[in-house]
Amino acid sequence: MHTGEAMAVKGGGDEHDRGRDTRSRLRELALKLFAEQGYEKTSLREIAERLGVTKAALYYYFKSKEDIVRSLVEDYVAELDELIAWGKAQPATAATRAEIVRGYLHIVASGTEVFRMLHQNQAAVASLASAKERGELIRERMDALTDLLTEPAGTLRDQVRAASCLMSVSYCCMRFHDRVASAAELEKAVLDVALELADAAPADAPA
Amino acid sequence: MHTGEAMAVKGGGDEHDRGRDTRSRLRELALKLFAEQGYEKTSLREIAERLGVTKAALYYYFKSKEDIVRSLVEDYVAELDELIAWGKAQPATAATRAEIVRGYLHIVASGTEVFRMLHQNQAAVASLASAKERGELIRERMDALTDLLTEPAGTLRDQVRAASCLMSVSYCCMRFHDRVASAAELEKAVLDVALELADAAPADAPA
DNA sequence: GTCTATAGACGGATAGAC
DNA sequence: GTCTATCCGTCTATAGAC
Repeated sequence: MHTGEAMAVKGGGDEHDRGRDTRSRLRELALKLFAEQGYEKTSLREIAERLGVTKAALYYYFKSKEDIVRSLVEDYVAELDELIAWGKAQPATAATRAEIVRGYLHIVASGTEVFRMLHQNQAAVASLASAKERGELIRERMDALTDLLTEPAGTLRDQVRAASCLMSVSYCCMRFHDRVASAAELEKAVLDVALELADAAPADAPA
Repeated sequence: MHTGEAMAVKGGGDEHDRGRDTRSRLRELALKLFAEQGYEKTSLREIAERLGVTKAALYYYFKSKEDIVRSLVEDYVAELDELIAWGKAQPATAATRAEIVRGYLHIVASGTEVFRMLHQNQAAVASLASAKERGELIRERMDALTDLLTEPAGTLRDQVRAASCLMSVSYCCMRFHDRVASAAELEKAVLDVALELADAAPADAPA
């Protein structure tokens, strides 16, 4: 599914498995710490220590701290871009919108930990050079997807529904990820709610 | 509405107004920078410079950088706690849930910039000492409110709806705050969508 | 209330040996 | 591939004069 950089994040595993190659362990641990403690609070010294190597060793694999994040995120950004490109080429029907929601859910669900990191470090990640070059990574993509979920002549309420729909997907995937028995069950519940929001029922304001 | 610490964040105003007292200007500028650039990326040096004073002067007003955040946030946390306490004392009816959503919207809308800061710096703020003492500030409150919006025997789908409802309110208030003509119009649209999610229509899954 | 000066720690990053 | 050693910048915070 991914091009090779990304891998599943092992659940309970810690950093004492010297067996695997350093690069994988480094990526895995960095992702975990960035998501848990924050990007700026996590120093390369801490990563190196817990990995059982020195800081200098990290620079053999990544040219900078920021480069680690880039490596963690790039595949998912590419998937979002694919989805957006596909959506733009489709007719703006309810069926297309549903398919976009499903696609977005699929992407988020396959990279929960990465999206958790992005969500918890928005300010820090946004001010990364690679983020600025490539268009703020997340924000622009969310805007594009929101547009695709909104009818051309959409009202503010429709835009709110569309934005809520996407936010609901990413937020709930992260929030309930560790509180639920089966991932499939969660995805189904999230999809249900998101599709409701995306379908934008004509005009029956209940308030 | 607030106890005196909080004040409205002036819109376009910058930092060149030496007229007002330093403490207010400090709080205002810090909030702006924390929200825009992130808590960790914003140094006291930068705040002091743009304020036209020295770093040392800041320590006359706040005993630490973290203390500035505490001062910015505490009133809103108190309001959330009030809402939660009120909700727990009410019968678990649909009317109560609607009132909780309205209350939450009101709190968020009255402190958009503060919530934007919290949202953009979740990892950084969560690892603050004051956050750990007082129970992670936001996360626990969101959990409590989600519970109040969910029937005791709620399904996962109901929990997802409740979580989406709250997230939708805070996220959309922030996201559309500067893209909309009137704040009242935005609040109405957000409330519409949120109430739909909170009412948790019985069982008509559209998928 | 605000300043100058500085302590003291920690951060990312690099050079060069092995 | 990994290490030792080190550079240099920045940060929070404090002491003490005015």
